[in-house]
Amino acid sequence: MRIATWNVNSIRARHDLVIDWTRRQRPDVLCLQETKVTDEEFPAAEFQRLGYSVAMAGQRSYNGVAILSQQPMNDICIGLVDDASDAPKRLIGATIDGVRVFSAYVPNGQAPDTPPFVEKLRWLERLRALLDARHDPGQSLVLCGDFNVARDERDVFSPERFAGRLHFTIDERKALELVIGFGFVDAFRQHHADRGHFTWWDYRAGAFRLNQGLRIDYIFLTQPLAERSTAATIDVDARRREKPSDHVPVVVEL
DNA sequence: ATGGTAGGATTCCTA
Repeated sequence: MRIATWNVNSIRARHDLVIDWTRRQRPDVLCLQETKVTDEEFPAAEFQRLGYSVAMAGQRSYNGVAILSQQPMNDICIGLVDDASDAPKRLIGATIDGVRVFSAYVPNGQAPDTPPFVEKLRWLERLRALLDARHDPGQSLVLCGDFNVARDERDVFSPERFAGRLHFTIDERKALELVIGFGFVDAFRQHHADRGHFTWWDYRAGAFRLNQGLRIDYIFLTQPLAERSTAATIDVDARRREKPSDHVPVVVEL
């Protein structure tokens, strides 16, 4: 089973790139973030023609998550526990062949110690609460997406320059570890221990050319699935294509 | 030295 996650930064702007990537890679499951379209505007029919079922939670202009699956999806669930009806669309879950899969888009947080930053920390705490309330670490669970937090020094291009900056503050890293502490294994780190593997590069200042990136997109697996994990990759080539997203796909083989 | 680019909204917000 091959599972991928990708923040596409608008499915409208990335339509051809994502369709082409899906045709070539044929993942069993593809989790998307920042689709930036309502469900009516999502190109569901095109993915269905490629053999995928579509579960989506979209909104106008911002956010938006989806799961595409070659196998049928059951128990589709949108949002956190006690989300307001107008809460940003940042989380969708579905059960696929006995595996519970989540596609998550964690709030960016804007800048340390602003109200959006506090919301980001709260959102991660509420994600842990959802896991505690509805799931068990002994279950087969995949939590993947854009977490907007780099875990440790290996995951930022310059730990010195990034100390205390958004995506790498102690508070954000603690909040992410709280989620992982539910009972997850970082699939990419099972197979790659060295520094300098990134999933996001700023569009500005030639960041990709200089490889000034961050690893902020993850696939987290509970132990039963971690034991089945044979490979994990970051598809950096997706950033070399025309009109790329600022994020690239992360893929795990189970 | 605090810039720069991109997407999607409408002369600004989010990332």
